[in-house]
Amino acid sequence: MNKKTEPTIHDIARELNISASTVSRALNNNPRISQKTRDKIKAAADKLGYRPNTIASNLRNQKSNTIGIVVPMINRHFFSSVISGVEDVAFKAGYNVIISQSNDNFSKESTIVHSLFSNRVDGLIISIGMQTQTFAHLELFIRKHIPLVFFDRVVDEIDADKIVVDDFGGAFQVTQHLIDQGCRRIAHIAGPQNLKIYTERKRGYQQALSKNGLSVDQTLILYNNLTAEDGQKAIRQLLSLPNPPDAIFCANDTTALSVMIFLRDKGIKVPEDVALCGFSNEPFSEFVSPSISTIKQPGFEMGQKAAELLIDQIEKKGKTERKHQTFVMPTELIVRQSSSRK
Amino acid sequence: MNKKTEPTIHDIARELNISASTVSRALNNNPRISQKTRDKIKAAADKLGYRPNTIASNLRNQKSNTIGIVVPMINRHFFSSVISGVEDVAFKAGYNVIISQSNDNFSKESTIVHSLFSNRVDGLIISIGMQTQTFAHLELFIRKHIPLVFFDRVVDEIDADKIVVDDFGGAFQVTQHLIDQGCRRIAHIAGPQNLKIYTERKRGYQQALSKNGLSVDQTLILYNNLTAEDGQKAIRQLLSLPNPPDAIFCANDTTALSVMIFLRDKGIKVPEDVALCGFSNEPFSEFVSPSISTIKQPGFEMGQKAAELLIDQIEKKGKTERKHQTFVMPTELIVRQSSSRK
DNA sequence: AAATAAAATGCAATCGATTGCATTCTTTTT
DNA sequence: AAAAAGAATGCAATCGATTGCATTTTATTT
Repeated sequence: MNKKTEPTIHDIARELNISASTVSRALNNNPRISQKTRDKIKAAADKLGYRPNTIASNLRNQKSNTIGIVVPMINRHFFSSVISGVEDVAFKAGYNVIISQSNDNFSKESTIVHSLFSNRVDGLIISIGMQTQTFAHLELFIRKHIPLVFFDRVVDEIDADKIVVDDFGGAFQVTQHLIDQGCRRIAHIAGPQNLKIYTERKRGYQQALSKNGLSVDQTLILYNNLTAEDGQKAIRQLLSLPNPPDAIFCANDTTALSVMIFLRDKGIKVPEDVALCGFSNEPFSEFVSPSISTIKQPGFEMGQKAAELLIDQIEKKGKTERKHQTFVMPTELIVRQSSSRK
Repeated sequence: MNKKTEPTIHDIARELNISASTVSRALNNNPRISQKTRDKIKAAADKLGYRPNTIASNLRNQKSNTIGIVVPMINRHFFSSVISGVEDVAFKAGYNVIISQSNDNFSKESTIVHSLFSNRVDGLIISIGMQTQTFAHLELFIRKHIPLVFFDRVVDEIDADKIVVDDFGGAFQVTQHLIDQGCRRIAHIAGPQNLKIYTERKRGYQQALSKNGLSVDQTLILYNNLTAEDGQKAIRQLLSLPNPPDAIFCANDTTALSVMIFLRDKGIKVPEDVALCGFSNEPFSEFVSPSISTIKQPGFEMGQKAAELLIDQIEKKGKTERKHQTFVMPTELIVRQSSSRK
């Protein structure tokens, strides 16, 4: 029998022959309780090893002081950076963070979101999975007026705060940079076009070409899921063209890396024969040789911003129902060896 | 006025003119309630958009179905892999995961641990921070018989389940491998010796040398915090020795990388002039050139194992108070270019 | 010292789900 | 048809903290 239950405010009350209400107020520094009593109560609380039961408090207050975050994969640099940023802000504001990963599986995502609702999280931060095409699970939050913030992979159909990076601008910059380096036939390995981030990146690429008077050659745009294998297949195909490209802009770093390795193995010089850029600034892109030019996405800062927005909504709830906004985080072009021809 | 409160079992009860107890039992598939009534109740629950309030349930059941995990930094590949593994197992078992990062700050770690206790987590998984030297915050969990599992950076002084990698074995293997490649003066860049993982790695290194009849030269062992800068400083010092090493075993990959870059810039050939190995198998180690030989630590699997152990303890609680164990996860030597001389 | 004002504390309901025990309703037995 | 057995459901307390309102205690005024 080791499970004597935890001390509660009632135990403290009994110890001091006072009421539980007084104990509760004292521990919350309610001025209605005299300083003397407060001190006495706090001393007794310490003595008994009292720790407030947050669950009871949450139930009574209809607030969990918890925010949920759902990402496709915890174990990916960009996402873990975002989570880290969220935790940073949440901790300082007194919130717990429950994490879950959808593994890009719609059914798991839906289960998670419902479970978080049942846990009465005060708000939710989410980047949706690749498969996610319907949004009933998220509309639940909207309907119940529970703050919701999307980041990175956002949902156009739902009106909520959103935090995205400037995919268009980043892609434009990268492409312009390749053009500035003298490249004229620039290929693009693009991601799935049901995700906005990838359509935006493609759009930026195309616009940069047009603006510089270069034509957009559809045979130079390949679509896939941006895995390492996809990269290999794509580069093979590009090299087999009658008129192969002199530069490749990959929609992520993983693909850029696999392309780079393929070229290296084939003895094709990067950047002299083919210049190369990625997107996301994965940690490895700095260290490979040649190092890969890419676009830096401020993951940690996005997480911070998402948490700030969310907590702001939570704490202003009901007061000013402010308009939902979309925040575009700036991207930064990082020029490295893989695209430096001059 | 948008905050009509969520429907509860009482609302369902009222709707159907039955008691809340029956509703509760029906929703939990208690056989005491007839199938007919159960169906009726579930239909009504759906109709009202009822979602159980986990907080209320947790309070009553004295169980939160939540486990806490504390790591120094979420945003590090090894740790995010562990977290991912924990989430994977926890989700399947119906547990939520609250994450926090200590930032290697003792005071934050202590606050977090207390807060998790107040949230009545059913168990805690933790890798302690570098600064952590006292353990009162953790003894709280022991004293209250709340399951606790350490991983990676464990605390010898506390009796609990622990999951570590075979640091000794991994280091031994790496060193043996370097010897097999013909290296004879093998240096070691070692980490802070208050952390067991680093003393073990050093021990493995030394033992391998001894076993092969090589002497342990203390001038070839340098101690620091294993940052990239530390690596630079260390390699400079090693190269300035009258009799510099022909191989370097770094206690982590970050250091190995910075050493490698330094050597590359100096035109010193890896592995021909100096062979190099790291530890941890950070994602970049595969892609750099030359790629870095290292020891793979199964982060995801460690997380899974930690969660399994913890949940096992939680659910067996009170029944068989089983002995605490330390699990040593196998490491794997990954031989890459940086150490392949033959 | 009585009357009034002000300060301190207590009572009891509440948050929503669960459960031991009691009660009601059905079915079976004689 | 009455009695006994079995099935289905309900009552009310519980988990621990909070809070509007009521009550008690103390301080102030006349």
